Amino acid sequence: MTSITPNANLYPASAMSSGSGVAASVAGASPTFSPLYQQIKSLITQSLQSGEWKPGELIPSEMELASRFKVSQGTVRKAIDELSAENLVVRRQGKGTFVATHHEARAQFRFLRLAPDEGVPHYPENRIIEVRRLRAPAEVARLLEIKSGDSVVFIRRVQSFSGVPTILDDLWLPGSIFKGLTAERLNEYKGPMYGLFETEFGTHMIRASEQIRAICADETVAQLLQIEKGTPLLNVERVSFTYGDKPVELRRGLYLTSQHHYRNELS
Amino acid sequence: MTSITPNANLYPASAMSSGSGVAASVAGASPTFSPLYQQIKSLITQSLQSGEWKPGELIPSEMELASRFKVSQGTVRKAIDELSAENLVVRRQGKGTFVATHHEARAQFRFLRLAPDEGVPHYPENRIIEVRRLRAPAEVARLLEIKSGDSVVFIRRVQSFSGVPTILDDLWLPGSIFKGLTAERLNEYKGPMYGLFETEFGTHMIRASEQIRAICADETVAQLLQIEKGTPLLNVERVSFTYGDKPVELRRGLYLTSQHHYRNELS
DNA sequence: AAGTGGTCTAGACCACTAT
DNA sequence: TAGTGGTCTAGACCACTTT
Repeated sequence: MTSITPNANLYPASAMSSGSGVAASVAGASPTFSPLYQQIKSLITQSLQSGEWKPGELIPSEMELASRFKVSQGTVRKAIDELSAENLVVRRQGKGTFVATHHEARAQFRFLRLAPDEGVPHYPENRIIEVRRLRAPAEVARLLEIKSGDSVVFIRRVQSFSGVPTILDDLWLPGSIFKGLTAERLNEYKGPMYGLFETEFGTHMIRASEQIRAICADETVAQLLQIEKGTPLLNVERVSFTYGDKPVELRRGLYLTSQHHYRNELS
Repeated sequence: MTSITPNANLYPASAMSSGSGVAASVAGASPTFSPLYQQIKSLITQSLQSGEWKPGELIPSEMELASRFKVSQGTVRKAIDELSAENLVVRRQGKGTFVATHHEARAQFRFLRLAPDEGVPHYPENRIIEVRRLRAPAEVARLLEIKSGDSVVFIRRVQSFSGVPTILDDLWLPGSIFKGLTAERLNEYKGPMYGLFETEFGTHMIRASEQIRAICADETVAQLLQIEKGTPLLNVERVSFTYGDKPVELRRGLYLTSQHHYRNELS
């Protein structure tokens, strides 16, 4: 460990519009080098995380941020470029840059990968089977990075396409975040559940990690999806993350794929 | 249709290092506006497609391309930024920019999404079951964008992890491209099949589109994977594309997911 | 020492949206 | 008309690799 401030050395005052820019002030906190635009990106992310700018809202213009952080517009631009590529913000020419929200057409199918074999994708109907509070089992706690036995909200629901039951979802949510979540509120709400999580609980999902397996429907599942016991199903285990890569949802989906498929682009 | 050259108007000579730049020459061919860096990107892609620079090779430096195309280095840079994000090229600081190749550690798992539930991912062993020439069935022809009845190469293989048969792949390849592909050559070759396709047949895969379903193993499949008939399997249908978004591979993989899972990042 | 990609700045103009 | 993001240029310096 050394006490020098690497960024101040790497990007001397002559290369900056001001001697007391972000690089110098941030460098002290982090002895490992990172480019200016990454530091700006990190600062903007912190503002998103803290709720300074909420989903759907307009963030300050590039010029404004540039002057706030004492860097050039190009540097702010590169930071926002990456945030935009990661779907944290959305740019609109002539209007400004907005915090990404799940209340938008473009976000609807980002986390819904099941598409009909024929016809255009559309959003399924929702039926809540049960909502329960329980103590987190070890495996659930591990994936949500909470303590075993902590309060979690358990949700079971069935999603249908054109009246055909197709998805059986089991969800586990940290009780500390999703206080007061009831079946009534879930049933009242139309549209993607992530929209409700965002608006009602201030928790915006930014990414998710899935593991997919093939299984056969057991008795219980078969009944809920109105299919034969033993029918092959996709078993999709998902962990979703909010700002700061904090896991805030564990979900196990069982997908009936006789009329639908899970779509994926490898690139 | 108008005969004006939009780019020449939008980006007059004063904004360019030369009056006879790319914008002017390309604009005539395409009446719809596109930014300079997109045109540069398209020109570079054409060179990749034509084989001027082959997978693994070094492409000209940014400065060199800038002077060739009569644009600034920053514009070339932005074009290469996108090509890099699309995995068409790979940048290496201090060395240069290289054409992406499947003969590389970082490319190995881009198209192999099956990972062990425990332990680190590794590459499976390969066993070719059969290689055959046949006339393309209608469905195969449609997806490969060739004529029904055209020659296709059919390959069946089994991939094993640590000796355990796990993947049964059926492949259909356009006969016009994959001339002289035999079981011997496939068996001799170690490593990912896309490496062989690239080196031996000059066909580099740049992206793929997959549809995933759950099915049950039938008699034939069960025997090949040494599992019980009726075992649930992932059915992964893939269409792979080379430069110019030309489909050149149709693949149906059956994945045994009792010890493995298909991993996917939603972002 | 020379060459490459990576970062940063400053300034110009274009395209789009709102007022 | 003003303000926003989008494009393009020119020049500087840094980090990394090779000669």
